[in-house]
Amino acid sequence: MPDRYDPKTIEPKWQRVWADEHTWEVSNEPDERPKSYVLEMLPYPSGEPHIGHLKTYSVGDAVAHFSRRHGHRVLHPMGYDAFGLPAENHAIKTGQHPRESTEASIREFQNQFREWGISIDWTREFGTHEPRVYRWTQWIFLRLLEHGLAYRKEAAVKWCPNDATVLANEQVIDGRCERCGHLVEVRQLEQWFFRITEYADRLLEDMRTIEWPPHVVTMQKNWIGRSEGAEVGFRCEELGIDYPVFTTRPDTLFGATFFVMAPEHPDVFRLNDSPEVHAYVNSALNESVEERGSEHTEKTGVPLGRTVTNPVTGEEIPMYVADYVLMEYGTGAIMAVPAHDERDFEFAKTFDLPIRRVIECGDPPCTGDGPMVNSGRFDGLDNREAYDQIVAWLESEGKGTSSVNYRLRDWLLSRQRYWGCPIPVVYCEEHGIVPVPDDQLPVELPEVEDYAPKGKSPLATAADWVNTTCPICGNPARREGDTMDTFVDSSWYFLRYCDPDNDQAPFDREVVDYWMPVDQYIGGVEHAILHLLYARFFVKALADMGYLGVQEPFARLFTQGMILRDGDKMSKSKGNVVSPQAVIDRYGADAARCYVLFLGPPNQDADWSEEGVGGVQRFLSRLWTAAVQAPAGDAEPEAEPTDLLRKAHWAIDKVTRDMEGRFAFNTAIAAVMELVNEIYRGAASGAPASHVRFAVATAASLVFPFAPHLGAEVYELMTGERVWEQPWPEADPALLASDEIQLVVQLNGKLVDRVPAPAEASREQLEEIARCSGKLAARLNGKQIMKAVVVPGKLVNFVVK
RNA sequence: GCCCGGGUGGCGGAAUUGGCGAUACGCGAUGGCCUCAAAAGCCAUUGUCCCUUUGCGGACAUGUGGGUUCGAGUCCCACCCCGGGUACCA
Repeated sequence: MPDRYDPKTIEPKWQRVWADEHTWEVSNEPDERPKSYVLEMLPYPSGEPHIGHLKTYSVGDAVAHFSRRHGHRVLHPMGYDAFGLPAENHAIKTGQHPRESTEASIREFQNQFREWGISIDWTREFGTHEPRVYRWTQWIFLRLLEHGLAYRKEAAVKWCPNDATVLANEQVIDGRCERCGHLVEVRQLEQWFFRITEYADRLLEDMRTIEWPPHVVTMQKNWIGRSEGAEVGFRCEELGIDYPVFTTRPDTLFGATFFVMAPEHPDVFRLNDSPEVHAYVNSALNESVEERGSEHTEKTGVPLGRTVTNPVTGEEIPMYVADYVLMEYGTGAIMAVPAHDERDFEFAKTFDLPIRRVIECGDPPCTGDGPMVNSGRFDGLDNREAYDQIVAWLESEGKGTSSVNYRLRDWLLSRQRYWGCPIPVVYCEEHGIVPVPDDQLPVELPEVEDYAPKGKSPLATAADWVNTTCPICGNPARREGDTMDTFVDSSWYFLRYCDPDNDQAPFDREVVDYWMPVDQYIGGVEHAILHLLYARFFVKALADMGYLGVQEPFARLFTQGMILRDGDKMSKSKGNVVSPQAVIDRYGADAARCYVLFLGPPNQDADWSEEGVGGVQRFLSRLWTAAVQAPAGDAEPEAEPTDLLRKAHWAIDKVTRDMEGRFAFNTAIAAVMELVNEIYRGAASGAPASHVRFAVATAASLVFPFAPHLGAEVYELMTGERVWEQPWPEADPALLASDEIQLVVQLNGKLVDRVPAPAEASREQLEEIARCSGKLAARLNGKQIMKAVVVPGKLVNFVVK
């Protein structure tokens, strides 16, 4: 036995045992144990893992181990989100096939995850770029197409001129491309969409059934953005057309003094074909998203010289075209109520339009509640009551209906890119869009010469591949040249893990119904909206088609914080990246894993500092030394309880409570540190050998989920057993409570003394004991005690004048 | 602007339902032991201030100002600062 803690010998030793014995593999045959599916978010393999991965998998692995030792059958798989832009950009630069660079990264990830000692069932591993996997991504696409949930339409799309590709709304940050930072333009293109909006209400509703951090739920709710209101028709008599508008404030209808259309509205030129209108619309459409978004205060627009009729007042009100109205939301036209809407107010001031208040709620523009005014027969009513009555009246007159709108848009999945999953349809002159038959899947990616996008997908340049025949008529046809958004891959990968080798179907329903839902999902909060929303949509859609039986993929979610360096995100450009490999080489995987958890509450961001790792390594080393130096004997404690024995039971209780749902790994590790400190004190003060050995074994057992190699080593040394085969320890309640407490004596809420008292003493006894405190008497100075507040088991507080 | 988080020692953080000296645990710092010496290790001290009692002494401390309470880091009101999400969504 070496006399120094040496992770370099311990860690490979146990990794070999776990690999040779297939320790973490689970079959799909249920047994009497309850199942538990623990999953960390699919990593994107680029270069080598970074410190954030270390944190994610350290959290996930701790949960997986904790769960196993509570008798659960744990599915804990791993795979790779292998399609995507970075590999393709690398290919454009270097000519290296994205598959090669991606698979090289995957090998690096595999090696490191093994060196970290993460307990993964490697038999279920896959990359989303493998044809045996994306075959089923395509299959799912075809099912969505069959059910009308995938469709194609021409749409104004966000276009990044630098990446030469379409971006989803969510890939546009402040009007710039999320990946390259280039200003985004608008283009009209035929694109594939998933009809996620059809599920908006269920996505909203079912959040009640899952245990997610409240702020993530809020973010998704805001993203879906459900608003209730009414659709009201405004008639343009000159053209004889009813223009519907959506409003959340039908109670302000009497205050609508003008009407505004979005520049993209198809009827703008029909209403007014003048050069000024054309000029305005053109300039609005050519503005970048950023320019248009930035003009919050300065409202622009052009009058259309037409009027519509306000359906409640019968007034003719003027029509405008203005860029503050968005075509994508509601009907692309609004009724403007300047007295009760800030934007309309700004516009009215700029164009000198009448502002008529209809609710007494303060100075215009005000959006609060109050009694109605200037609203005919509704005057004097509370505006909330008027709301319902006005909607009812509109409905009875056929002038409007109550209506719901969402901020959520359909999911644009087309990407003009090479390194993605091909969309499995062909275009035939006679039959239009024709799905590729299931038995011809996968539509494999062709080899191409040049990966650079040129306004269309690089796939479109692979003539042999693009030119095919129609599956229906056999005539020449063209393949779809776009690939899918990589969020499609990550929307179902967790289902494939359940049944990864199935070559008849993406997964077997029975198997998926056994493992799903994921009991604990772990990942970065940056995926709070998109990935999590898309995956929820896929599961609901697949469930509706009968392919699986759950409505929600992730029953519980934990979002971990980032690891920062000097308060900044780590990034290559800042040159402040900490490589997990370097830390592990120096301190060992156990120390690195413990440290990222010990840094602070794992759901919060934490600042990295190298010094701290040494402290955690010292703790592990002290545990190892305590084991090596432990006196010979049995680990089953007998004889009278000692402080050391009590401390061991205290630590069991503390670690267990910290881990159960609280994810307070930092305080759990601190508790084991306290136990180790007590072992040193106990050994010095001559605690019995059995207590020392029990305490060391307990520390090893408790630290195992965080530092599995050392935990296994020390536990074996103390007991000859394998710690992962042992149930999680249970604290003996008799050793948690002591018969005597230190009773706190307070005077007007301030502590004056602490006196020993029996734990079971009654209120009266406690008060009496406290009264006898000498220090209390000294402080009382003969003052009168007015009242005594007794908190049993804790304190007595005397109140004096 | 709106919606979430969060402000506690020199630093990361703890205090789980208002109740046992707030500051566990770790880092850093200081002193000691070991050593020819160093490293490592071990042990101890470490919120700030005050003192003709250096003491099992006192006062003050959880962003700021008020409040509720016998008692507030924890609850309420107002404000300041930091981080995240979102933004002409009618």
